[in-house]
Amino acid sequence: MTEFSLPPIQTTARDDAVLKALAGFVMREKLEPGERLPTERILAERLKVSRNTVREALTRWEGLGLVERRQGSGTYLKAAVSLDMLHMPLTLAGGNDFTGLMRTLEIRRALEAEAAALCAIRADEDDLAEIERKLDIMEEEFLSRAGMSSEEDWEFHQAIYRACGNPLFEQIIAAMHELFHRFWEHPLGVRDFGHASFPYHRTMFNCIAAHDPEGARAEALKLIATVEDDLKRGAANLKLSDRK
Amino acid sequence: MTEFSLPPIQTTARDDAVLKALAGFVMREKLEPGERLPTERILAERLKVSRNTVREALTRWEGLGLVERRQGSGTYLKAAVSLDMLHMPLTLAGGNDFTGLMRTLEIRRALEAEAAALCAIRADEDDLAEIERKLDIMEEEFLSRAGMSSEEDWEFHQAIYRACGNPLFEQIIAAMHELFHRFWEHPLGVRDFGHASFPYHRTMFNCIAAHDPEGARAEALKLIATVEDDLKRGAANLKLSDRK
DNA sequence: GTGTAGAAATTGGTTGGACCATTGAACCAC
DNA sequence: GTGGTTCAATGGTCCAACCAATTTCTACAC
Repeated sequence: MTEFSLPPIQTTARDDAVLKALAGFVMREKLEPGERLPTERILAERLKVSRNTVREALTRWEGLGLVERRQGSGTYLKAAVSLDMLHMPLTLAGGNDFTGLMRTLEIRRALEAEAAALCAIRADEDDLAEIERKLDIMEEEFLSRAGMSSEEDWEFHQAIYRACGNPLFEQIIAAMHELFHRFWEHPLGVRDFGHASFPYHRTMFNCIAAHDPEGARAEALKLIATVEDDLKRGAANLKLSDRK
Repeated sequence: MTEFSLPPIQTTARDDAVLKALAGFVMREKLEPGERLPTERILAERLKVSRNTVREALTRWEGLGLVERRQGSGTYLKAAVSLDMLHMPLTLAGGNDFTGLMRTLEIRRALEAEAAALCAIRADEDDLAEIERKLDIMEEEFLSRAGMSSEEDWEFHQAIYRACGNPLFEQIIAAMHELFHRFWEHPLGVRDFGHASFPYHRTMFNCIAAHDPEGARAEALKLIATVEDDLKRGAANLKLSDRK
């Protein structure tokens, strides 16, 4: 057979066109997350399509987490929208809770280590100051409440991702973080979860501040390793309690 | 059409309930990717909801890539579906230039190395055979056409992600791959792009087959490094041609 | 004036029915 | 067999209502 390429033609693509028009509108109006966009009825009228078509398009955006609908109130932008976005829904199927948690951690281990190394290379003085500020807050919280505060801990890590010079790290790890916490409905009966990871936050920062990428990578790996250990401990507890 | 049972829906939050009922149906009937599911009209009738509601639910699944609709033909399952799936939409915005390409490569460097290492630990005989098969095809293509074939190359890498035991790797790296190729409209004037990466495919596979995770990681890093070099070379060319 | 309960308007959610566009299979002429 | 034609099935779009949650306005009591 002769090889030749013919891209499939696209005749009807109403709702896609609606989404593109909407994305253009959002950009023109400089709508930011939290703002309300026009009602479905108005959109249907302006775009000369039926309200049903508008709804199907908005349903797609809602599924992607770009938009939130509140009955009786309106449709609100949930994230920045631009025309050149790539949407890639991650689906993590099956397995028990423990497996899912470990899988998100495997991704995070790879990215966290790389982000820390890149950060050690690229962070400037301002970045370092911001990271250390978040670290101080976290440590204070830890010492005063005698336990890890996942909120302040997450702030610290995010500061690193932002300083590493590649916004993709923050976006992907944030997705992993959310996936992790969605699995995290049953705390697996682990007390002092994350406790062991505490000291590595400071050592990792020290390596970053010293512009030592390999050291930062090593400390990041140790940090994640303690979390994985906690998780395994929890899984073991769970199996034990299942037995009785 | 096979006989099936679907209980009617009960309260509000219809389309969510529709999806749950549909997921249950797919599991009961053991539908596999590629198979056709009932028509919208039949689903509406069985579930005692309007066809529009069924359509909104299916639109959500379509947005998640779980299902594909073909007008005049039907709605087909595109991926395995189970009740305990978690979906995490990942939307990536990129600058479409050299910087964007390098950013996708930074993510890929981190994940590719980790996936190779995990694969070296976990791959069984069948996985290894499949990977080597893809590798042979790629090498043959390379030698016969005297150049990298991005299609066969990608197949090889995907086989590794699948064998690493964590489906998130394949999904996230696929997103990076798509982002990369969306920027890749102008090949930056680099001839023999990817040529230098060729030998490392075999060496990486050898490490995986020998269950040597750190070796596999090292070879993966070398492989990505050659691609990054090609890219930098291309960027330099581009700047040069801009000058004149 | 102030506060609050209730009515009215607004807005997303759902329904049912209609028609269009595409597909695929059965059928037919050649 | 090849190439049309017909026709039923199916997803895509549209319309005009009505439902349910929310917000806004208004009238009334104090």
